[in-house]
Amino acid sequence: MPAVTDDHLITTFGRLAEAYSRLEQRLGPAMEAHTGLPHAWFEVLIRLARSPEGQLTMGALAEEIALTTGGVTRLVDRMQKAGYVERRRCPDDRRVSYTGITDSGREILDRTTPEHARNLREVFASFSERDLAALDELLDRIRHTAHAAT
Amino acid sequence: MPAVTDDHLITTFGRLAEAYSRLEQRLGPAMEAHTGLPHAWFEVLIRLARSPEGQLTMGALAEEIALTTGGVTRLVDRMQKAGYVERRRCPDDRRVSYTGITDSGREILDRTTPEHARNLREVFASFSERDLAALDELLDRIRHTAHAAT
DNA sequence: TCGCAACAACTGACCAATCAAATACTGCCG
DNA sequence: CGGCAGTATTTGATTGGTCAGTTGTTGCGA
Repeated sequence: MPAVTDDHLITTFGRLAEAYSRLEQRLGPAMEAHTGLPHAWFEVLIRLARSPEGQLTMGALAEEIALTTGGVTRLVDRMQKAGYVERRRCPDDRRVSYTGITDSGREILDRTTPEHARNLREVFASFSERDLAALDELLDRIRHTAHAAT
Repeated sequence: MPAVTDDHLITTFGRLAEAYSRLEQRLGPAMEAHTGLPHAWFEVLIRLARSPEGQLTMGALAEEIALTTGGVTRLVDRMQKAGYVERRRCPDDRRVSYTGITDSGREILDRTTPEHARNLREVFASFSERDLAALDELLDRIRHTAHAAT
């Protein structure tokens, strides 16, 4: 007679939360100790670096890192003060503001990435290529089905 | 010539973060709308309900839900004020304080769980039993390897 | 072309977490 | 036995986020 609290998916969700925050707890401090870059900032920089022109609108950035636009405004403020990003105006639409990565941003990103990748490889050492591919695929499906919000 | 920013695991980590926060964004508000229970409270209650005597020490609870003990103290304060949990003293060690689920806590948990499970099933509708088993196994491995902190 | 609804970014008020230090207690070692 | 290092929890100060509402801009429909 399983209690209602035994639903398997609830546990799966709990596992997802735990896997994520343990990873964050393990890798975040390491990154910050290494180059002084908070992990959240790294996530912003890598997304900017991967975008055309090295820039993204505030809204798009908010979408990518799963923050509200208000949160992104403040995050970008701080990173701008540190010199890693700059705001660029959009010539076509004066409402939108781009956040672009600066040279200094690319520089610290390049300096941080190898160590971060090394740490990740250490955590995922026991995972085969097949495991990783399966994980990517499953996470991607969650990402998409969960995103189709009302 | 892949840039250093192309490391695959970095993307996987990003996917994990995104999958988690999208799920949270999708399910959290739904739960709160349904019974007024914030998702974080639900996570506390379900863990207490699953523990022997329906209780856990502050430290153990912090460990389970990946918060600092300071954070847990305040979270439990709020939940206690709402009547869902109570503090119980430990007879053997006066430093430790148990958080125990109350009848009111069990009641709202039971009232919240079916809807939450239903929503989860909706998100995971396209996942086969095999998919879910694989996901569980992979997440569990991350959870464990990431946990072995220095 | 004017008016207005929709939209992007930003801001003030607030909230919940963190960090570090304090408090309270335990149990071991000399 | 007495002191002290270690442990569990709480607390004060701070940070980084959300929410709701504002500002400035766009583009569409009458």
